[in-house]
Amino acid sequence: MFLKRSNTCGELTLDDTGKEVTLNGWVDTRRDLGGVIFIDLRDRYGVTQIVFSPQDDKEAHEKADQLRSEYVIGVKGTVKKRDPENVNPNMPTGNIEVRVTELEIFSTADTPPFEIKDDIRTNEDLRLKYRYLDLRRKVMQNNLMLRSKAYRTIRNYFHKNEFAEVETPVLMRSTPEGARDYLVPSRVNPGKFFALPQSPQTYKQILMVSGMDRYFQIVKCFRDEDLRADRQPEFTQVDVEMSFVNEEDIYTMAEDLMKDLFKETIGVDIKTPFPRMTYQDAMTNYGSDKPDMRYDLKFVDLSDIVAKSEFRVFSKTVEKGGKVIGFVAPGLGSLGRGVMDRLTKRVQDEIGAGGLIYLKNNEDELYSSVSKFVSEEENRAMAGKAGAETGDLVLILAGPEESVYPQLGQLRVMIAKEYDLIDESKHNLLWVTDFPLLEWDPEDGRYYAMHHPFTSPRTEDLEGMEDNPRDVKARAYDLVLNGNEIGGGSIRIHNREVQQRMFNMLGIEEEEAQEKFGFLLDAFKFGAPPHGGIALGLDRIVMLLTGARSLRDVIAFPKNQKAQSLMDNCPDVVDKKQLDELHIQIKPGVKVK
RNA sequence: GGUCCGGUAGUUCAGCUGGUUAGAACGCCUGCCUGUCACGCAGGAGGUCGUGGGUUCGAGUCCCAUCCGGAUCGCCA
Repeated sequence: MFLKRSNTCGELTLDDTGKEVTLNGWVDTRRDLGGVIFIDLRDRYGVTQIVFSPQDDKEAHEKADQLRSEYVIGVKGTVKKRDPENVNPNMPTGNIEVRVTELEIFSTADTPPFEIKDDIRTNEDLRLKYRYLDLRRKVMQNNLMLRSKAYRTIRNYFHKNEFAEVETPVLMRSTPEGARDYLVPSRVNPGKFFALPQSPQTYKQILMVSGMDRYFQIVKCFRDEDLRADRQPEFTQVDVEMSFVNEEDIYTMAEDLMKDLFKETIGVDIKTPFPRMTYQDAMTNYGSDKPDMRYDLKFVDLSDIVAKSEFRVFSKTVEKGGKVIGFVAPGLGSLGRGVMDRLTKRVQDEIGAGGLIYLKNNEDELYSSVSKFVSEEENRAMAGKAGAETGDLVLILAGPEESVYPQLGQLRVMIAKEYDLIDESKHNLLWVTDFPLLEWDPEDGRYYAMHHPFTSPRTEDLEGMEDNPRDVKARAYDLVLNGNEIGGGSIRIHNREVQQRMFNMLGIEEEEAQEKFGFLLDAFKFGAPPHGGIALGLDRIVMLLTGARSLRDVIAFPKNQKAQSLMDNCPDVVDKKQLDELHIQIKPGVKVK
């Protein structure tokens, strides 16, 4: 029998003084003073100092000489109150220590490729390859624990509100609209493929037709698209669908859930209901469909002022129906030429705007980066309309509406981050509503559903919506937290005729619709309740709650930017036999690296 | 697929306008040390400067190619 623990490394206090205890854990740090050896013993629950001294046990003290970082050990000993001068106020267990009388080494350990401490800045590849070591770090354990609490809070919330937790298939049919699917070949159905769900969208709608009334699931979803710090090929959604509801019901439900989540995980009380903003307002005022409202930097339309300007960039833009827009960066009027030149370059390189125009409204003068071309009068009018006060900087972009708003939106975020205009203590939740139903894709020459093809148009837009597809608004909504989209949903179409009209507008023929979504259309024939729902991005929410910089820091075993798992080295090639069984052949000429 | 940034010791980094034996910190190893908690002190090991080519008397440094990583745009209903 091994030295099995009586306590964890995080729980002993002065109340335990004098008790004989056994602890198990990893050697965190070792301080060998020759005559006495101190070890910080670590497990998930905390760190406890254990002491090896010849006075307590000569044999244990001698054996402790072998101990090195990350050895896994068991120790038996007595809890001792520390002398006042030896108390460590930085440790929860800093008032006590365990004087060891018996030591058992369960495992020795190679020197880790990186130090297991919280503030490492190790190359992420290495961390991912040795993920088990990375996950030993306190911050990572805290992240996973917070995530675990989030699961519990979510389940509690839904169960207490009579939602049914239902598992939907991971092997499903490939859906043509939307992101690329991960495909899974079927051995017993030669030449045929399953897809991994991008979301259980169709299943949850069918559950509504089944009369399940309220459904939720914490579910993995998969998208085969390029990755980002806030995007993983497999990610977790909190998927919800409700029958006989309208938008208000969904808002209230999600708000109450978020309230519980913030309270239970980080102890923060958030205010409900969340403010709402239409998509239109979000775009024209902040250049984003997920504006970060922890800071203002609201846009001002300056087009009318410079419509007749000598400066052709301005006048031409307005003439062609574009916009000249800007925002005031408070207090940044003193930025030097070099800084502004670098900013201009970043605007061109990173944001892709043609150039950046700026006004510095300083006490002695109004400096304009285009004073050669733009009259002083126009500059003054622009600064005035923008509301620039003394010491402020006005940043201006010109271009076609569809690009200049998002570009200025990116600049807005860039400026806020660069110059610390963000109050990190705030948690800003916001509903963005009234999304357009459709999006024109010039490449494919057709409309795509902005949300998905099952999203209901607004009732007031239904009549004659085919005549002005661009103006039709959807009953769709996004939930935004600090400038991050953490959820999105809609009231769905539950009427076959409306669904068919939707497919028509997307250029999907009846036959094609039947082939691809027939099961759902058929289901609607047999009595479908009005229904709607939302999907929340759990990874992103946990990332924001923990303050982690990357999704990878809140997922136990994430993929890197190439969608590979470095620890178990996948994806990888498979045996020819496996491929044969699946009736699959790698195309000649494909380079397998 | 495009653009930008990076690759030097186990790790994080420094290394100037090209110049002798490529450095620091942490980690690691050895020894000393009975109250440390970033223990301390003394000593030591550890490098194909991502790879290939070029320019040069001489390349970590300049040029070209290539590989790898990250950020970002496209993409992500």
